Amino acid sequence: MTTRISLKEKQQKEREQLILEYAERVLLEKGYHDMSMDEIAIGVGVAKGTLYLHFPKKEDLVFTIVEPKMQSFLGSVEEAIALPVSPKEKLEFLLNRELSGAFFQFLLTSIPDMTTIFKSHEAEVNEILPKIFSGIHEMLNEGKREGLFDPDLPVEFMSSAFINLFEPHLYKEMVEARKMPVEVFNSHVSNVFFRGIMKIKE
Amino acid sequence: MTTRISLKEKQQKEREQLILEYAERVLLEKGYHDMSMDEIAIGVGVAKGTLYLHFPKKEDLVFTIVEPKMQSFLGSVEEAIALPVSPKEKLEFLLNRELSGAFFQFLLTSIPDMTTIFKSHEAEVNEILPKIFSGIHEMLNEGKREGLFDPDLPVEFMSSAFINLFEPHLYKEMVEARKMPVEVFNSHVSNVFFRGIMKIKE
Amino acid sequence: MTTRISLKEKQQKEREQLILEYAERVLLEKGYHDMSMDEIAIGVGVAKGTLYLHFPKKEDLVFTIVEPKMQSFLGSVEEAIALPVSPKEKLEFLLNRELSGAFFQFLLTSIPDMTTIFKSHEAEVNEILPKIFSGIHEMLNEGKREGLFDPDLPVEFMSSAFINLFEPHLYKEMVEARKMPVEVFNSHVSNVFFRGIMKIKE
Amino acid sequence: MTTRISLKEKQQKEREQLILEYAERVLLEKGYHDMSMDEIAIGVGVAKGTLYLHFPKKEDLVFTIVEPKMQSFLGSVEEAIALPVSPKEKLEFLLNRELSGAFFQFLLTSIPDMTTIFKSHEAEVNEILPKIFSGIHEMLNEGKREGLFDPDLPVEFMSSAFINLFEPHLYKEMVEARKMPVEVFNSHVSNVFFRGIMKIKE
DNA sequence: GATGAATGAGTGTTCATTCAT
DNA sequence: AATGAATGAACACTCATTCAT
Repeated sequence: MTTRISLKEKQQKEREQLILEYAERVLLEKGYHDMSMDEIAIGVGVAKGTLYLHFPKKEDLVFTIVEPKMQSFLGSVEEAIALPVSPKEKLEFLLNRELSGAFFQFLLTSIPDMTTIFKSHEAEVNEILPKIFSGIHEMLNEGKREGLFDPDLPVEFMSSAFINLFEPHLYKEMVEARKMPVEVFNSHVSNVFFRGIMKIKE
Repeated sequence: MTTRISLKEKQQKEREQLILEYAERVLLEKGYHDMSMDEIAIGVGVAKGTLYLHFPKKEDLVFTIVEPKMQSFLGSVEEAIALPVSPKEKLEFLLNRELSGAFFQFLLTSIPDMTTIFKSHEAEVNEILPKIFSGIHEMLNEGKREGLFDPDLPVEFMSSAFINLFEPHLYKEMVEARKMPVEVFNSHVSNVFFRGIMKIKE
Repeated sequence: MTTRISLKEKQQKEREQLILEYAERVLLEKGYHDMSMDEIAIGVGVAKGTLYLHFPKKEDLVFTIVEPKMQSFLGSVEEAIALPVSPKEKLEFLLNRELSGAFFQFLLTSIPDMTTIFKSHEAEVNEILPKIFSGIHEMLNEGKREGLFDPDLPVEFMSSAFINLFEPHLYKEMVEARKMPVEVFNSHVSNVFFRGIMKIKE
Repeated sequence: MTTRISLKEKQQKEREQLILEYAERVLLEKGYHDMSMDEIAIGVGVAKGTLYLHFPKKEDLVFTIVEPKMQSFLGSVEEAIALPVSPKEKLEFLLNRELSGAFFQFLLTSIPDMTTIFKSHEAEVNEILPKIFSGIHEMLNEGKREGLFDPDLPVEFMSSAFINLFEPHLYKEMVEARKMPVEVFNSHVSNVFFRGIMKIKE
């Protein structure tokens, strides 16, 4: 009995996963507006109603895709902060950890849309995003205080540059298409960033 | 007669300009999908049909807004290349010239949408964008050859970082909201970029 | 064995009763269209499928609620007719008996909906309603013959007025909200009706 | 030019009228929920979008049908009050005037639905309906004061009986199907009502 | 028998596009 | 050329009904 139930539940979870995976792909390809619920339903091979069984609104489906990415990013930020290493190494850790899951950039570049889309999830979004930024700023300021980072460069410039490193197109091109090893990719990205914000030693 | 025609033509051009200006504003505010042709028509004060006299498709209207931005960016790239200065100065010139007209970034951040939108203008887009990138790569490679830029950093990383500097959110926040002087803004951006890709002097 | 079966049957009946009671409440509150099968299932605490075990269609569930009300009304009509009293007293008996169980009026006021809803139960409806009316007409005609009721007033006017007395809003307002005693309510209603159709004595 | 415009406008008005007429018929036949916008569009012979050109919401279409009936009824109430005749004659005037436009009853019997439907028109509804009732009550109370109407019968019973006289089924049956002259119909209805609420002369 | 996940036809509504005037 | 009423395909979403377990 328990088995049967957990089987059903497993199938349900799997189906939900299928929907989410397909929807994520379409979302990245076409963007929020051009992703239709019909398309997802057909693509996954379920009825439209089934989609709505799992996700009451299109918004909710998309938010379910996007929210864990934000959470995971925030988690990494917090892990990084807690690391007993230098601010630079913290940020490097964060870069290495999150660069491949580059979906996060999608979020940030799509923020104009996202705010409209996530009206109903405003609270959650406004809970997570500021934490991410203040976490990054914390590390950057720590680095400034320690004389590692350029004290004249506002942290906003630094964090903006940092966030913009999570650019999925470059990742796709270099790692996926041109088969550049991830470590090499990461070290290049890291170099671009740190040599930029490092205080120049005289 | 010629005069009357050219008068009419002038009026037409003016009207077209009015449409484009209004549409650009709405486009930036609301994004492609939430900008409706009705809204433009009402806002400009013409009939919806008139819009379609000038632009056969919504896509075309938007492309007409976006295309000159790309062209102008390409023009700046070519100007920069032709400048009798160092590659670094060429890129600085390009940054200063285009950073404020940050519309170009709109394109890039909206790429998820844009690719779907500009299916019918694929040819033109594929005409301009590669030229832009190869122009930038040309300057970067020149800098590499001259020993100015890190020879180990693929130009794609450099250009990606460069392009991502055209981030309108930061500009809005710092220059428009916090009243940072444009020159200061530009120098920060420039610093972030160049100290990053510059070869470290031993 | 018989016992167990009848136990099961009893449980089934009870469950059916539960469904009907809950559905009737919702039906009266929200009307046919805004009463959803989901809501009923959740409210009663059974699975949606179970509803369909008892009632193959939503229509059938509703008809099962409504039909006994019609039958009971018809029963009262027949009882009234059989009473060894004057036609007026027969109708008074009917009024007093059915006024409070004013559900019958629901039927009549919802006729716009009902006719569409009960397409599949047309036969049964057309079995009962005409009997009700002809019963009432019988009493009215009897009264006419006996010189009690206005001979010039077609019975259709009389029965229409009679039926329209079963108006649940007034009942709710006066008895439920303003705590008017039911007997007083009934006597007012009765007065309105009879003084209207009574032959004026010269 | 003026002619052409007024021609267009006339056509528009005519089309709107066509929509309203068709919709009213369907509304009466099927009720609010079973009247679909598709059906109306097809029935009238226009595209669905055209419906929405005239009426932004289904609610609005229905309200446009219903509102003038309420207004006209209210108008008649006010006219009746202003008449320099006895309260009885005022009410008779009202009956004669409005009985044929029996759509008003639809309103009242459908009030359960209507309140939900007309959320967005609540203000207007709550503007008109209470005025209608207080107008009728005014006449009834006047009659009571003058010793014409039963002082023991609450006006609510009287007005409820009055309103319920506007029963379209009886009208259809007698006047439309059985070709009873309207005047005869009206006088019967009037009799049913007044002999009922008249104070019995001792 | 009981379940509730799955279904899919149907709904109201939007909006880019067309075309008679 | 300019208009804006008309179009209809497309969309997100609902819900009575079914059926595998």
